[in-house]
Amino acid sequence: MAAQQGYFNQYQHADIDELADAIGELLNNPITIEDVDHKLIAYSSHGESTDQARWSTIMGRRVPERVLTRLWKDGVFQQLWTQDDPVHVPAKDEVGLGNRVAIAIRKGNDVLGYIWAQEVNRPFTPEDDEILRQAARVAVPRLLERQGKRRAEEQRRKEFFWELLLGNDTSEAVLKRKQKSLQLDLPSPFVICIIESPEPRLEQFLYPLLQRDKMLWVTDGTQVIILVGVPPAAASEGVTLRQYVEHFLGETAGKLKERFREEQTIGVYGRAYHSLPDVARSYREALQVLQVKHSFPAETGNVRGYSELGIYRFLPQLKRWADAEGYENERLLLLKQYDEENQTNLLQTLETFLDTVGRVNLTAQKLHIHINTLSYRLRRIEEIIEVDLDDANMRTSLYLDLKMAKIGRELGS
Amino acid sequence: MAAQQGYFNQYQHADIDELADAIGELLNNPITIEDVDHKLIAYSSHGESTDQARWSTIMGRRVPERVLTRLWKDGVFQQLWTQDDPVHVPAKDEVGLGNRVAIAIRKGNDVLGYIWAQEVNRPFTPEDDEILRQAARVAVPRLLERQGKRRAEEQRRKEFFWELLLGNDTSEAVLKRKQKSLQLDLPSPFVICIIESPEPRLEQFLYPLLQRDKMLWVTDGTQVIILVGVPPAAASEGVTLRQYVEHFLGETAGKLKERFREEQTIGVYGRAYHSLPDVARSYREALQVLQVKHSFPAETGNVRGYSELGIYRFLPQLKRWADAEGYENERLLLLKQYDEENQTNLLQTLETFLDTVGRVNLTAQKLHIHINTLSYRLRRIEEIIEVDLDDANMRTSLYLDLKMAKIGRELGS
DNA sequence: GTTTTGTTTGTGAAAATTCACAAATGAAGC
DNA sequence: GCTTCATTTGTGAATTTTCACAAACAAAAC
Repeated sequence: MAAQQGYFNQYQHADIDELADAIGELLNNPITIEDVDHKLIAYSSHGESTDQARWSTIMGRRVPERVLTRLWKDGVFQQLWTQDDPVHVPAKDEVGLGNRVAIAIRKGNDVLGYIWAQEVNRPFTPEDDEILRQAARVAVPRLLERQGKRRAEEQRRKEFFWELLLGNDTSEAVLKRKQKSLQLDLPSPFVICIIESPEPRLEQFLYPLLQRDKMLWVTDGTQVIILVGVPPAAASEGVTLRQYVEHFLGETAGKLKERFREEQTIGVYGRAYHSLPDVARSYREALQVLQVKHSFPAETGNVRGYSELGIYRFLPQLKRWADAEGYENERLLLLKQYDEENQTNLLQTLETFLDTVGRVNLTAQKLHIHINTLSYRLRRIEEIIEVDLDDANMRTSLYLDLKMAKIGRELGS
Repeated sequence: MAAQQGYFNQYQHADIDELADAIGELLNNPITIEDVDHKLIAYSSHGESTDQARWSTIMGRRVPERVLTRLWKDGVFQQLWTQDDPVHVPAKDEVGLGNRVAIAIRKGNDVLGYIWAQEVNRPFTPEDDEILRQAARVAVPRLLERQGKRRAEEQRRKEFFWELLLGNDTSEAVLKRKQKSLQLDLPSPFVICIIESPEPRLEQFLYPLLQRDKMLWVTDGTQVIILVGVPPAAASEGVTLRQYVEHFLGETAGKLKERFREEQTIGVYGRAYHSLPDVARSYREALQVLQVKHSFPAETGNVRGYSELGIYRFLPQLKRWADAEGYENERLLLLKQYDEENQTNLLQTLETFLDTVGRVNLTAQKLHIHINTLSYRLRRIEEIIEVDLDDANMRTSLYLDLKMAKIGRELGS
């Protein structure tokens, strides 16, 4: 063990650039060290030929956006964040990336940065992995020191974000002052987005994505709460906030499913706002969506935004109100009773009809019955419950009472 | 004056039958005296020929139902109740009624009974009217005495009815005992019906109708509150309660309109129930209908029953919730804004479309536009507010939010 | 048993809806 | 001036809806 850890014994107190050179010499390949934001910290100076990606990184003092996007899509960062071992990345010529291996520099669960090695002068050997593991450990104090200030600031930002989310009646002026002192630019419009999952490694999994887009986010265990705006690049292409958020959530959900076979992850978001005090409002809306999706999983299956909730925005409340005054829709009771007494399906027929906004063809298909059967049933329904299905008011209230009745049934079963 | 009042000076303390004979002699025609329920009290004994109606009345000790119905329809009782002078009624052969004249016996605003005279032996003269006027005055003490007990009982019934209406948590057992002691038979099912009118003579006008059907009713000035059940005669013909109540209200509304040119009379009713404690519930429902009809006169124009309220049953409540949390439907705002910026009518188009349950033909007709124009507009609406109008949930919530927005506008203007 | 009743499915024709495509209009922007 | 764009209206064809009428069937009532 002591022998194996010996590669960098003499570099315990060395400069980070010296460490990069030392690794580079041991591997006989070019080395780059980045922090968690992919800003360049150090690089080995001996290497001759470097690929396009490395060149751009050094010149721009940061890994180019398109490279990051590609690596994110391929799940490289997910691997880096969830495993201690080096990750081997095959060449990606499209983004000018040759074969390379990377390892995360971590302290506990936090990732402080990455060490990248390129396969240029000689092929990687299994021994190189151990060298990188040791290098990552040795680099820790250097990165901690370097990032101390940055982390403290991030901490303050997160605290401020929580303050905004909980909306403690702080005046807008005070909030704006704080915002300025933290150099936090609020995208406008923005939404608050919540990703909830029982997966314990959720945060680690999302971390690189959140870091990549420099989003403001916090977590409270099962939920990751994110403030999302349209990045300038997407905005210039005319992408709306709703499209962006939907894409963002689709991306995460897809990734999560493919990695953890996790179906229980739910991404939701509130409405779009512009001002600081509305962060709390958008957050509350997102929470409400989450709650409704738990109560009506089938009905709100592909709903993620508060604006898409429709009647489910107020249905639970309305149901409580109706229950309190003992209201029951007589017509629906009558129809249910008729169904029971005559072994018919008029209630289901009505519901399907209303669900398809009165499209008889569709309704008949869904129910697997002849269209004339449907038209006969609809006539019977109108007769039995004395209702005119061509009356918008009646249709609407039947629809609502039907969906409300389902709440009771779901909770009751 | 003293001279004119002299006809019955000697009969001040006479028996009611003697009074009938005295009038009969003065007019030289047959006389019948009835109480307010049309029960026979007295009749002159000298007349020879009597018509079918009088004969039936005397034999049955009450005016036959079909005669009452006919007189009611012709507005005879309305006249009797609202004027002090005798009312001349032309012969109605269909119900066996010859020419006759009648006057109400009244004490203040209360009608105690009627005096009927038939034109048999000689034609009526103007003097006969004065004789009848005086006779009606003389008859008062006799009817008061006779009806004292009956009135007291009616008073107790009305007090009991108020108790039921206000629903003071009295147990059903106690209520049932009271009901039994008052010999009150509750129709089942029943509804509570309210007729409201600014017309001060409303009660007087309705009195004979209410009396005719022996309904339980009370009044509090502008409102007459009635407990309505289906009379046995109608029930045997298969008339439902709803049909009966609608007919009843239609009848009163029609009569009121024709007599007072009164358009502001509103008749409403709660839902149908069977048990005593539900009287209060049906009453509260009727009151709610009344309130809603004041808030949405246009939308609920031909709605009278609580079951027909549809969404308006809960729309005010929904609106209060929305206001409390500052909710506004973004899509509708967006559409309104678009309309203002481009001088279009998309909001109105959407509302008409939703009002006609998506019947494009009807919508186009209502808006006086070509059907293709409508289809273009609907496509634009879907684009602008990013909504799928084939989605029942979205349609419903747009419909509700539209109608809710109208509340604000109405109250604001 | 027969008859009645409620339900399902079929046929066919008129009316309504949906869709693509094109021409005309008028207002806004160049 | 011209062009562009949103809007309205027209034409025509495929599809859907509506409606009336009738046959088939099973369960309930006689």
